[in-house]
Amino acid sequence: MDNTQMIKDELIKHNIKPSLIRIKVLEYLKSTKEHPNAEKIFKKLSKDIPTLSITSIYNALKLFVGKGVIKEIMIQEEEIRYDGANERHAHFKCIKCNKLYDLKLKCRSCLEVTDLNKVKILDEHIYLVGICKKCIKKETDL
Amino acid sequence: MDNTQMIKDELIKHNIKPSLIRIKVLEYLKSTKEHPNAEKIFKKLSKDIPTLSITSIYNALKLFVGKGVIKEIMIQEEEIRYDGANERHAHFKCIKCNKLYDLKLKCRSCLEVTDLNKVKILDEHIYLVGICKKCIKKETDL
DNA sequence: TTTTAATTTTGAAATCATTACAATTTTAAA
DNA sequence: TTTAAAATTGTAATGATTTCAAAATTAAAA
Ligand SMILES: [Mn+2]
Ligand SMILES: [Mn+2]
Ligand SMILES: [Zn+2]
Ligand SMILES: [Zn+2]
Repeated sequence: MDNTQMIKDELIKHNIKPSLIRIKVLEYLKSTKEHPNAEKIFKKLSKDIPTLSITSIYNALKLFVGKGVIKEIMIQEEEIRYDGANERHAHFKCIKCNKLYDLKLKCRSCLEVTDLNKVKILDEHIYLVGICKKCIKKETDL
Repeated sequence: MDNTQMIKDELIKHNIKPSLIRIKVLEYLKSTKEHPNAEKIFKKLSKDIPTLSITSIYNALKLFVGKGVIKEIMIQEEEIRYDGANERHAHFKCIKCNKLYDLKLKCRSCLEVTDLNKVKILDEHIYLVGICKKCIKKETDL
C-alpha cells in the first residue's frame, strides 16, 4: 500500500474526512523529525498548494490534536510545535539551536509518580531542555 | 528567621536585588500550590500595592526564571503558569477544572531516556494530563 | 544634606501566534 | 442539475507577553 493511502486510512480511522490539505499536513508531519510549527508547515505546503491559507493549517492541526492523531509540543516557547509520531517518547530541546530531538524511553513505565490513584491519565509530556551535542562541540571548538 | 527574610536571602543568593515587588511575587509563589499565571499574581498583589503594574509582574517573573529561582509551566495552554517550588517534581493538569497538581516522582532517576550521551541537561518538565479525582466524582454523581 | 547616577516601576503601545467568523469554493448527495 | 453540507480562504479580532520611554525610587558620591 502506498504512503498516501496509509495517511488516508489513518485519517478515516480517526473519523476525519481525508481532504487534500489534511492529507498533505499529516503526510508532512509523518515524514519529518523536525517537529514543525504551523508557520513552517504552511510554508512547506504552500509550494504545492499556492492558494493555501494558514487558517487551513491551523484548522487541520487543531482537528488532528482533538482526534488524537498528532500531539502538541510546548517547551518554553511562545509557539506550538507538532509531532506526527505516535509511539510514546520524550523530547529534548536545545536552547542554542532550538532543535527538538526525540528521546527513547527505556522502559514502559519508567516514569513513576505517586498520588495517581483515582486519576484518569489521558496524555503525557516529557521534556528535557539543555544543549545538544553539536552545540556543545561548537562552543568548545571556539 | 522570618519568612520575608528567607525570601530576601533567596533572591540575594541568586543575585537579584530584593525590591518590594520581587519579594511579594516570590513570597506569593512560595506560599501557594496553585501555580498561578501572571494575571493571578497581579490581581493578588494589587490588593496590597494599588499602584502595581502588570509589567512589573512580568519583569519579576522573567528575571526569576532566568536566574533559576522559579520554573515556567506550559501544559497545552496559551498561558504560562509559574511554580515557586524547587524540588524536582512532576505535574498533573486536569482538563475539566484546569487545576494543576504536583506529583511526587518515586525515585531519583525513574525517568530513563536513551540517546543522552554528550548532551547537557539543564531542565526537565514532566507533565501528565487527564481528569482529577474530584472531576471524575462530579461526572459519576450526575 | 544635596547632587547625581543607576535601578526599578509604570503605562501605553506594539507584537505575534492563534482564533473567530463570514464569504467563497469544493464535495457529495438527491 | 439542484441543493445541502463540509472545507477552505482571508480578514479581523483576541489576548498573553514584550517593548520602550518616561516617571519614580533607591543608592552612591560629593
Ligand atoms: Mn517527537
Ligand atoms: Mn509544582
Ligand atoms: Zn543545539
Ligand atoms: Zn479536575
